[in-house]
Amino acid sequence: MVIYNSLTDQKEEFKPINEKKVSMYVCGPTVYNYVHIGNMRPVITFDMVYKYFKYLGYEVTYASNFTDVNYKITKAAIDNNITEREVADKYIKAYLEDLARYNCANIDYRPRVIDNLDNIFDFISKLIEKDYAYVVDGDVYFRVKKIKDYGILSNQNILELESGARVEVDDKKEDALDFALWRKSDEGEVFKSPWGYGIPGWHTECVVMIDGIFNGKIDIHGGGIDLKFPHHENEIAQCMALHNHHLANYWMHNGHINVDGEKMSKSLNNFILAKDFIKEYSANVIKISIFKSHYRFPLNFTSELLEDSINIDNKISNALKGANIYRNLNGLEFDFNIKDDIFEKYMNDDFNTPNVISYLLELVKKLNGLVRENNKDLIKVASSILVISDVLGLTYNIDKWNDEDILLYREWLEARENKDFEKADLLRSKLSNKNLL
RNA sequence: GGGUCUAUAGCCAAGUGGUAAGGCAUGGGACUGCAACUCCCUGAUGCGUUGGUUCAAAUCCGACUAGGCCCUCCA
Repeated sequence: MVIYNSLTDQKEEFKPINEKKVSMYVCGPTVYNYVHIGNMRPVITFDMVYKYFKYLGYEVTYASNFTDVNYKITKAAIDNNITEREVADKYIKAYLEDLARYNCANIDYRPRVIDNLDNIFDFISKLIEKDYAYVVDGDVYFRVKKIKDYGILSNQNILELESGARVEVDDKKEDALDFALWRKSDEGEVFKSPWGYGIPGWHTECVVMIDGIFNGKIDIHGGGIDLKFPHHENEIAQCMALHNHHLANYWMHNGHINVDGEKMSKSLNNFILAKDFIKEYSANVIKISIFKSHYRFPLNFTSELLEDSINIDNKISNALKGANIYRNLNGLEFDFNIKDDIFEKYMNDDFNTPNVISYLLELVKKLNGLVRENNKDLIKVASSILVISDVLGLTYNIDKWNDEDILLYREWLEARENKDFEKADLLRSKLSNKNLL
């Protein structure tokens, strides 16, 4: 399969570090607020990536951090007169609930900064020892210019960056490009480090987590396109400095969700919280909306898109209901281990989910035809739809009926045949209430 | 100013050199005890504009135009 690698800006054949194994890391949320559906795009996208590798038979290890030490959290704590820990715990809990509601809970490691402070100190100390970092008045900065490939990910030229850099007054840094690994602070909760009290820099935590969980190198590093520079660039730089090799072989960046042509963001106040969205719509609807566009490109979020996705979801759901009735009435089972070559062809091309959605609808049409004909081949087609839906994280009701359900259904058919419509309507509403139709 | 991505019907969108997938919406039919579901038919002589390469270009190259994102916390 090929993956578009942001590092080289081209599609590359995927070759894992260890055969049949995939290690992936995705930058997680800063837990100072509830997440909105724009924040859900990477969550949903990489959940799909995870599930597809599983489908292909890989053993996947997926890690995603919580940034639970940050000035935004300090601010939220002060504003609400609670501790930083309380702020972080509250929003981590809410986030995990969102993940569960959106059926995206397949993350193997969810490290928190607060639990990794010693590792962060060690990491920074090593960078200082190797002369890639320096201490100034309680702050620690990274010497960007010592990394000769700096800018490799985002194609930034160091000289251009310098000319475009803001002139920072009263700057303690040796160079405007240098970034903080540790910052002195006395506001809110601070931590005692070898360099005094303060809080860790954001760019360091992800590298430290990857170091701890994956021994310093992973197959895939993911995140939003806005993280490419400087966050991911800085991660690469620190890894280079310490290990003299790249952090990740493949970098995957998802595009943003836009509203009226502008990105959905907290500062623009045009966001819909994930927990609110799911009250009105479903996880299926947002996932279909997201998968209708390729993950790398921007996605314009409109009511039309939602309507479209609701229709698609209903079509799939209705077709599967028909298949499920046939399966229950005939005592058959779906095959959840079925493989689908066309699905794989699309997915193997950098996770081309728009094509998968189209293909899914073709299968739905085919399935509807087979259901109408009572053709037993429908089991195979329905199985494909179910397996594909599962990789995309879409869930459909295909409950196994008990004898009572089957009897009820047969009675309904019989009543209709006997033109006893009063009885038929009664039975239909019973079946409907049990969500069997 | 620098970097980067995008531009296909009313809307979403596929397409990676061989003559424009799929879906939604619209309109017209079929099926049906009533519903729901479902099915069939209905659209681009053209893929931002403009040069070029080629027997052949939405697809490759150049220029231009418009927009998004990054360069500052950001998924």
